[in-house]
Order: sequence, then C-alpha cells, then structure tokens
Amino acid sequence: MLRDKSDIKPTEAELTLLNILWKMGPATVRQIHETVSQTQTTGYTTVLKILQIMHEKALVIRDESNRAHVYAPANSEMVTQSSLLKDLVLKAFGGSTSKLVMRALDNSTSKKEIEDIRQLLNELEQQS
Amino acid sequence: MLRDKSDIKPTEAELTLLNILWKMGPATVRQIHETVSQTQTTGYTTVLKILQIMHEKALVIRDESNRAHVYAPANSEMVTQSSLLKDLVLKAFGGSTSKLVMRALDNSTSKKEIEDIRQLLNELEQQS
DNA sequence: ATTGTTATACGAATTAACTCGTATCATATT
DNA sequence: AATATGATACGAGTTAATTCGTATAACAAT
Repeated sequence: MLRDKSDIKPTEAELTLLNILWKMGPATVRQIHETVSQTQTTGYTTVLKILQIMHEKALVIRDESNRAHVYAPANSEMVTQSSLLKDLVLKAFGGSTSKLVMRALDNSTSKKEIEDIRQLLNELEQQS
Repeated sequence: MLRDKSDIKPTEAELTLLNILWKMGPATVRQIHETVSQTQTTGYTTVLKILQIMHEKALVIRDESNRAHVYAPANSEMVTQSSLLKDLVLKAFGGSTSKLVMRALDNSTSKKEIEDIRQLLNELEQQS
C-alpha cells in the first residue's frame, strides 16, 4: 500500500510542528523550538531531527543558504486538513463524508457554528 | 500525556478489525480472519495477535468460555467515531469543529448529502 | 490411547516514531 | 590565530505497531 507524495500523513509530532509553521511562516529550528517549548518540553535536537525527517518525507521544504536552515511547510494547511479528513472518512466512516459531518455536528456545536455551516451549505448548493 | 480509557485511539490495523466487528457482531478469530482476507492478505496469527493487543488495551472484550474466544468491540462505532473526530479537531483544526465541518464539505458533497446535513442542522437548532 | 486438527500463547524480527547525546562544522569574537 | 558560540549531522536507545513462526494446549476422531 504505497502512498502518493501528496497523501503522506504527518504524525502527531510532525503535525505539531506544521501547525507552528503555518502560524509563524518560515522559521529556523531555534524559532520553532522556542515556540513549541511554550507548551511542551522538547529537546532542541529532537525538534531538529523531526524536521530533518519531515524534509526527507517532503513534508517541509528548507532554505539552506544560511547556516541556520529555514523551514517552511511543503503543503498548505488546507491541503493537509483535506488529506487528513479524506483519510479518516475512508478508515472510520466507510467513505461517507456526510456521515463524518453529521457525527461531528452531533457532538457539540454552538448556535453560531450552526449558522456558519448553514450559510456554507447555501453557497455549496448554488454552485452545484 | 496519558489517555483516558475511553480516549484510546485505535491504530489503522485495529480500526480495520473494529470495522469488521461492528458489521458482523461478535466473532471468533477465524471468522474475523476470513473476512479481512477478502480484501487483504494477512496471516491468521497476525489477526490473533492484534486482537490480543486490543484486548490488553480494552478496545475489545472477549468471551473465553469456549475454546475459540469470541471477540466484540468494547465501544460502539459511534463512540469511536466521536473520539477520532475529537482528536482530529484538536490536532489539526485548532479545536474548531465547524472548521473541520466546513473543510469536509469543501471537498465534494452531493446534493442529497447537503440536504441530509441541512436537516440535521434544523434538528440541532431546535434542541438548543 | 494415539493421532490429527485447530485453538491460543509466546517470542522474535522489522519498521517507524521519538528522543537525545555527542561529534563536527561554520562563524563570530577576542 | 585561538577560542567560544551555535548550527547541522549522525547514531543509538526506547517504545509501539505489525508481522508471523513455532510451541503448546484443547479437543475430536479414530
């Protein structure tokens, strides 16, 4: 079962770093480590190693022109979110997106969120 | 970061077996292996081992009164789906369920699915 | 009872994710 | 130039997931 490049699923630790990069923009290992340290205790070289592995997997790109390499996400947050959702739909919802959505809504959704989603439904319907 | 019993996240292989159990109801290793073999090639003892590990993790319960143990899911499909969704919302959507829902709907949703979801929104709104 | 069939249990090998210490290399600073 | 600072690279140890072979135990059939 090989995976397409675009279908590589980041692990939990990798997703943590990607979230930081999406928020901060391109950053050095030091910057990323400082940020992640605000909520977790992780060694500097651990963050470095994970970024190196992510680079091998093409989850991030890096600019090596300076001594401190600058890392950036290879894919947008949107693309990654879609990929993760697609994966979950297949593995846990029998391929049905609407089942996933309805389960998500079942759980806990505020009135404002309901309105936002209803609005989106209207827009979707007009497109199709 | 410990996990609550109810929050244990099944791995991919485990989810495959759970899906079979939810569909078939309680079953022996042999039955499960036969079913999984229809779509994948997996050794009998591999399936057995995974079920044993799942039992340790309390992802399944088993009836040992007969020689061939009978396995059943410890949690309903619904509970497991909710748990997986909650996890994904936290890790990839900054905790926002509506962001997840909107991203899921972005992708590709049929007219009928849109209607189903709209219906659910109406019901949810009346409850709250 | 002996033999064959079919279970579970156990343990080992492989791979991947994480973790981090140490080596090494580049660049400032004195 | 010598030294301190701070960066990447490398390798090793740990844990977990997955794989499956072999041992052993239970039961059935002769």
